[in-house]
Amino acid sequence: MGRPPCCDKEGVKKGPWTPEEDIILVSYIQEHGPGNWRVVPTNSGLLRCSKSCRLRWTNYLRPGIKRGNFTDQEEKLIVHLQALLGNRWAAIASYLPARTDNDIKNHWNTHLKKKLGNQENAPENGSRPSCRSVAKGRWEKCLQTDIGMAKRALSEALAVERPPAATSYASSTENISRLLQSWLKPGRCGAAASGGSGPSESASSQGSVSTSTVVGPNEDSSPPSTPLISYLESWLLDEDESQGGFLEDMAAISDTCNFL
DNA sequence: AAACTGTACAACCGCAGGCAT
DNA sequence: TATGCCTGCGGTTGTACAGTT
Repeated sequence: MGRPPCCDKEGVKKGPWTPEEDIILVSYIQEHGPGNWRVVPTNSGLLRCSKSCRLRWTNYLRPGIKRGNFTDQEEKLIVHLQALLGNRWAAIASYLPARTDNDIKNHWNTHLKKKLGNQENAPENGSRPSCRSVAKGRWEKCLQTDIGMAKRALSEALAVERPPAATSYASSTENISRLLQSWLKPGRCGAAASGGSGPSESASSQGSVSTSTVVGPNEDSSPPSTPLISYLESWLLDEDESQGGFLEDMAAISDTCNFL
């Protein structure tokens, strides 16, 4: 038997999501919870593929998402983690629970990469600089373990704090409500009517809805405590951010991880 | 005021890994 | 063990909007 159609081209809508579709999706997930995305389009009546539904939920509608206005601290953390982990946006996002990997990736590509490009002439090819690859295997193991710990801690924390679906996803309803308010604002109705790009937080709508707006239960959630995070926290508090200290930083992580 | 250019971000695509059978 | 399906991830693209000429 062949794989059932998922993202086949027939009968599947593409492009920007409409408020109506968002509402349908959120309503469905409020009732059934996220997961089993394969049946979501069928059961909800959305003319979208399962991947599109999952993406929309995880990157946009999911409660607890903080969007726009990256703080200096967040940017520093992203830059540092990117240097450590490379373009593993999901891993990086695990250290910023309120941010999605897509958001971080976009922010990196549009802001941070340029910033770094201006600040330093170090090679930037999306992977670790050669000087850091000496002990790559070690760091890989250490960091991957740490990421695993972070993910577990995060999921446990969320599991503990997550009330029954109705309460949990109410914040998602708030998301939709705010989105709709934004769409209904003068000057944005056209975009909403045409599908537009949704409540895009481009410069025109900065500060309107989701800019730096945390909607959900994770408003003040902090990253799970792991050796790497402890290190990163201390690093962020450290005023000396010179690149020359990178090897010392590496040694610090290594010590923290008890790897050597 | 209009045209052009650059920026930001949502969404899509394809691949890989994990899991169930 | 092999196969098929589902989910997650990273790269890339399309488009709306802002700024500039």
